[in-house]
Amino acid sequence: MSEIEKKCIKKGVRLTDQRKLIAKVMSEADDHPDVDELHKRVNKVDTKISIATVYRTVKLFEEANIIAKHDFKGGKSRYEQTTEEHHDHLIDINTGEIIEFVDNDIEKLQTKVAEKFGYKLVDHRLELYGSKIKK
Amino acid sequence: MSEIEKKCIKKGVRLTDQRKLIAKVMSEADDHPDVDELHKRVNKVDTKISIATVYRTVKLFEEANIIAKHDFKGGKSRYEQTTEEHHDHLIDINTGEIIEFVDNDIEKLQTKVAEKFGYKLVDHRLELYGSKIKK
DNA sequence: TTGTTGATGGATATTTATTTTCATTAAAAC
DNA sequence: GTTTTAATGAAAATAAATATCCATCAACAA
Repeated sequence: MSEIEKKCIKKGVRLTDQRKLIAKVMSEADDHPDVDELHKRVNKVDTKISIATVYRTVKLFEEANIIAKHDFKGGKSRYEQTTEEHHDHLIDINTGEIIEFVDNDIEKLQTKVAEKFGYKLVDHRLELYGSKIKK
Repeated sequence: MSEIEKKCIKKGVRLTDQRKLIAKVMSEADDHPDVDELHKRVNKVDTKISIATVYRTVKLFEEANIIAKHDFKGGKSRYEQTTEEHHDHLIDINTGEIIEFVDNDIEKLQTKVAEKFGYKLVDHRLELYGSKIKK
């Protein structure tokens, strides 16, 4: 049983074959697919799953905090399984590939900046866009 | 003559009354209005200016690097006059108000993170979302 | 297993920002 | 000034992602 499927049970989210499959595909993904890509992947296993169901499921999972939605530059929302620890993203501007990273120094500095202006940091978005350095 | 108007002349952008007014309003803005807000402001001076013209002008100015476009969380694009120096944004989640800031330590760390993964940092997006701390 | 509630597929609709059409008008070139 | 070229207003068109309709079907509790 996939990680996401377990979370669904824990949260009382009704499990259908379609949802189980979407859960499985998302659990196995080590990247950040958009809805279209997700639809393609589940269709490789079950061709009957409609894009509408993928949209519905993705929204459902997101509202249950099971997956996270990201709006990077360039259109469509991309998803990943919710992680225990926070992380930010480095996006390859050529391939769209994403590397996750954490930099505690940056994190601390962000809080400090907010405080400096009299704000409590509630959320942030840090995205690095780069291109691969050839060796 | 507004700052933006001067830039238009320098870049050979044709100046009409509408563009001059939009330039003026953007130059005087110390916030980050969206197209709708911009339209409202110019309409206070000239009610005949259409939303289409505002869209066209904003796009024109952006392509000429005269103003900068930001896609913060929550829908519509917001604009500000292009600044010489880079800065990031702290957004008040309650009011939408925006504070600009620069933190050189964060900047440096970002470059270092990218390099660590074999990337050249081309662009980045750092947005802090916070709520005001009451005194 | 059966009934109730909710999910699905497929197509269609919506949303909302942005763009374009077209007839008219104004800017800049001559 | 006259011509040429591009900008404007108003409305309609687009675009693209996402949401919904409805008839059918499946999950799961009793």
